[in-house]
Amino acid sequence: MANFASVDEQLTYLKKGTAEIIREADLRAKLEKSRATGKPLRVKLGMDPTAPDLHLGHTVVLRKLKHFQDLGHTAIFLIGDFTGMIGDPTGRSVTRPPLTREQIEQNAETYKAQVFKILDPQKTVVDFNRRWFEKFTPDDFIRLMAKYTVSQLLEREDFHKRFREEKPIALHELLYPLVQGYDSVALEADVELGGTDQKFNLLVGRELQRTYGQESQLVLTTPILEGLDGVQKMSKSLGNAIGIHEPPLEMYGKVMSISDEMMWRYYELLTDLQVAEIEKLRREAHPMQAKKELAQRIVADFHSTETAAKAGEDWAKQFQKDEVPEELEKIQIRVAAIAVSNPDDFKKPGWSAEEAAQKIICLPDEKTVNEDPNFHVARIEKLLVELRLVLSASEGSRKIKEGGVTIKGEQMKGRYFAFISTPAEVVVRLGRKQKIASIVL
RNA sequence: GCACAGGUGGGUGAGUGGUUAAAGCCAACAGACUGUAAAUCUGUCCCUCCUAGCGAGGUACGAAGGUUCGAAUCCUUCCCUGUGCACCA
Repeated sequence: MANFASVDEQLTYLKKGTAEIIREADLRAKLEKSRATGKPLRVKLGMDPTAPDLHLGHTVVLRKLKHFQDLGHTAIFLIGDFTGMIGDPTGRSVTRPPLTREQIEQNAETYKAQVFKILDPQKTVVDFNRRWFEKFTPDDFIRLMAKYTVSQLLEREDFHKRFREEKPIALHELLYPLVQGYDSVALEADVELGGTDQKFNLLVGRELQRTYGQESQLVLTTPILEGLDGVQKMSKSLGNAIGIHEPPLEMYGKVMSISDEMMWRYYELLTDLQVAEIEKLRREAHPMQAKKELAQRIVADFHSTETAAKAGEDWAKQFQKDEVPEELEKIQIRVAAIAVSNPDDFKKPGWSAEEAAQKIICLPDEKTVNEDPNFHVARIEKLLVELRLVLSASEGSRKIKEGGVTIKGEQMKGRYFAFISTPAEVVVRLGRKQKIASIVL
């Protein structure tokens, strides 16, 4: 097959951005053998379709698979459509409810599309572990279970912890590592990749292969990428993730919001820059400039260089020049949804023009309440809710009091109503989020 | 099945009849400061309504009832979790 690069070159390439290789000597040996026989290594990466969307954290290990692929080895992307129904208990020390088959199938489809933003579709083998587990009989399962012991499984830290703390551990969770390990047997994997949180499971694969009379796979783990907060691992449910499907501007903005310290880790794990190049940037570039470059690179990976550049411009407009970016989400809102119940109250009332001005902000121009014949008095909290900038009117009210709401560039502090001639378009801003409300009758 | 220990707001975790919408901490969100950040400081952090106030209602401490002027706190039943017991008798 391919002409493999020298073993040393391959090793250097593969070692970049890894957390641990078990064991490195064996990897060398496998690479040598593969080079001698011309037979590529079978490199397995399994992912459970437990969430519909991938984020940058997932791409760290995907990139590693890509690296093997680049070197001419066989990349096997295994979708755990069977294991997904178990739900890997990793992480949170709480039992996770298994997914339904429909959800899994749906997720699996989107996965396939998404991973090819990193992997070369031509060279990637995609497989599903339902292929072999579907045929598993109860007997087969018992036999598989017989190969491992409870105490071996309890070595896994989260199991151990839960056991010690008298927290529940469901049997299916305990079985998870075995099932995942068996995948390696079924695929006769030479190497299995995974995040460091997968180490235990990957090692079970080694053990199982041995008992099934195969040569044990190598295990190569990649670090777990921290999310936007820089502390916890990137995860959609923690709300600190950058999804690879996100629009360019959002993605760009999120990258820009990470700490300077994190930026270098992102450079290491999410770009193909050499270590030396990264070091050079770190020494010589202004942190903000370096971060912009990082954002540019990351966005370009999932969109295009041009859209990434555009996102950069828009981002600068919004956050550096305080202008309105070109592509803002626009949401149409009916007046009825946000209008105050009885607008006449504001017309006749006991309010003097001055009082009204205190309470009412006039949009889109400076007419006063009583002059405009067809005005609408809207509640800003409701507007925020309709724009999905907040979850409830109460929260909206708070944000207004905090001075976090800006409409048409004017801070809404202390003013509670918007006066609007319809139709109207106003830019509403809450913190770093900005949207256009298109208000119609 | 029996016995014992538990089940509090996004997460931890106080609170054992009365200013308790429920301490403290963490996370989150907004403001100030900045380089967009980070760090720091300030504020907020159940819902609805308004005249926007140390405002008025409504929900809330596994579930449903009950006792009380008043319950997260006491009683009853049920659900859930963990631990122990279980066989030979």
